[in-house]
Order: sequence, then C-alpha cells, then structure tokens
Amino acid sequence: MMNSTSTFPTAVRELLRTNQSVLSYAASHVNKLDLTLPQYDVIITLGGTAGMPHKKLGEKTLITKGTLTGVVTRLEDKGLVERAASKKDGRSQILRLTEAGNDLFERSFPEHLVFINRLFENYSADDIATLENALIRLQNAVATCRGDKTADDETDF
Amino acid sequence: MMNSTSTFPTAVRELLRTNQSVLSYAASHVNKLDLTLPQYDVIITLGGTAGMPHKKLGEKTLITKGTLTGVVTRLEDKGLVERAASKKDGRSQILRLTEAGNDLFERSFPEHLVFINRLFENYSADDIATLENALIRLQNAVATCRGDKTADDETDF
DNA sequence: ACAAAATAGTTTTAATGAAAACTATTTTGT
DNA sequence: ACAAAATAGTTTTCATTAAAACTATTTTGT
Repeated sequence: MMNSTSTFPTAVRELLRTNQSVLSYAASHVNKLDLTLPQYDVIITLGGTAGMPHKKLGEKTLITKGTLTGVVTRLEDKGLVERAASKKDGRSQILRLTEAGNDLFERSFPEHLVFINRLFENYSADDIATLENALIRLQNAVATCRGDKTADDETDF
Repeated sequence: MMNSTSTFPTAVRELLRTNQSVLSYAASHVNKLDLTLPQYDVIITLGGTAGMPHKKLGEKTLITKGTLTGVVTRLEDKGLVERAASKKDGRSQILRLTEAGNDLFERSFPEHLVFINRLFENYSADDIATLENALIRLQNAVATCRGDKTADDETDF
C-alpha cells in the first residue's frame, strides 16, 4: 500500500541471469565434443560408476524422466551409453557408459573440470561457501513456501 | 594431482537446483492464469509501459529473439498482446498489451508479487544483498572467463 | 547517391522441458 | 494367493531454447 509500483524481485532476475550465464559458459566447452549440456551431464554422472537405473540418473542430473528417455536414446545412438535390463527389477533399465563413452569421459572430464573451476579462480573457500549457502537458503525458502502453498486448497479435515 | 577424483563444483549444481526450484515455484502460480512463465514474463514486462519493440523486450525478459517471436504470437492468439508496425523503423514491430492484456496484468500482478516475495519473508535487507551480490559476482566471473576463453583462437596479430 | 554492412524480426531445425497418459512390472493389503 | 495400488520407463503433446539461415529495412563508408 505504501509503494505505488512494487518492483519484481531483483534477486529472482539475477538468479535467472546467472543461471543462463553459467550454463552458456559450460555449453561453450561441451559443444566442442558434439554433445549438448544435458548429454554431457549424463556422461559425467555415469562416468566412474558401474551404471545406474534411469530413476537414479534423473535424480542426479535433475532431468525429468520423460526428457531423460530422449537424452539417453540420443547417447545410445552415438554409441556412448548402453541400456541393459535389470536383473533385479523387470521394469528397470540399467544405464552405463560404453567403452567409447568411457574413453570420452576420461579424456574430457579433467579438462572440463578445469574449465568450470576457472570461474572460481578468485574465490576463497569462504566466498564459495557464501555462494552455496545463499543458494541453499533460497532453495529452502522455496520448499517452505511450497509447503504453505496449498493452505487454502486442503483446509478443514 | 592431489585429489584422486575431483568433484564437479557443488556451487554450479546448486545454482541449477535453485533456479529450477524458484522457476517451478513461480510457474505453479502463473499456470493458474493459463499462461507459461515466459508468457507471463512478457505480460509483466509490457505492463505499465506504452509498448516496446521485440529487441528491447527480449533484453528485459532474457528471451532470445527467435523464441520471443513464438511467445508473442501465442499471446497475440490469446488476445493479450498486439503488434503494431513502428513508424520510425520499418523493420521494427512495437508490442503492447491489449485491453484484455492490461486487465489481466492489473488484476494478477500485485498478487503475483506477493506470491514471489513470500520467498524472502525471512530475509533481511542484508540477506537479500548478500544473495544478489553472490549472484552478480558469479556473472562477472563468467564474463571474465568468457573474455579469456578465445585466447588461443585469436592470438597473434 | 549507392553498394556494403549492420540490424530487426521471422522461420527452420534439433534438442530440451514438464506434464499427462500409457505399458509393463512389482509391492501391498488382506 | 490376488486384486489394488505403486513404481519404472516410454510415449505423446505443447512450449521453450539456441543457433543458423533468411527477408526486409536502415545505416555506413566513400
């Protein structure tokens, strides 16, 4: 009631902007490998493991299950990832890197890490902690608000 | 050389995760208006202005020009936005809210603002500044690294 | 003035992305 | 054991995303 025109939270805009910057920076490196960012994310998540089902991979990469099916299929077409039926659960497919996929991973990942960590060259350990804490705090705020959100949908009872 | 297996920067993961959380939180509200987040972003950016060309709208909303064409067309189909040829520049289209678009804006925006600001309910002014500064600092780091990036592409001369 | 370069938008293509419907398998509750 | 509910992946649909090619206008350089 006090402000004639309230402004949209700057922090949210900056979050969007920062996310885009960082992602496009990372993509500029990954694209040289003829892979998209989500595809490379799958590669490095499977890298160094004995494989894992879609569900777990989706949780780690933050890729929705429907989308993940497509990403994995494209990596399969490229000969970098393979699917094998799980022996424990007939519904489940275990995903793992092929030999070519593992080669790519071992060849590219250390370099990729250097490329990404270059962003934090001038950060102290405290600086990084500050950034991470700020991000996690906001995530928690979202979780809290999401909990309240349905307050008027499911009142009574 | 010290770490046997270097880990992917946590901060980057958290950035991604936070971005997804906040966006999905915002979307949960916007979707009730039968609009997507980018569509609503256009509405609130045009809201309260006399209109602006695609280029400026794209800069404000961070939507790429090719994508923006589609978003605007869908809003035009919904009768919320209209295009008018610029008198100054024959290449340019001025975009502005229709009456229906403006109604929607005025009816929904204050409430939307409250919904978003709920995230920062427990933030002091300093807390918000800390978050924003951390984000902007990272953006600047990206910009710096991007500048270096082509160092071995365009050396000499 | 005029050809060349730059700019504003649109279109096209391939890949995400989220949500919902669907299939095939477990798991659960009794 | 067995019907009902839950779960793992796939498929489908619609919208966004980035990048590149394209069209139509302006601007620039001379």
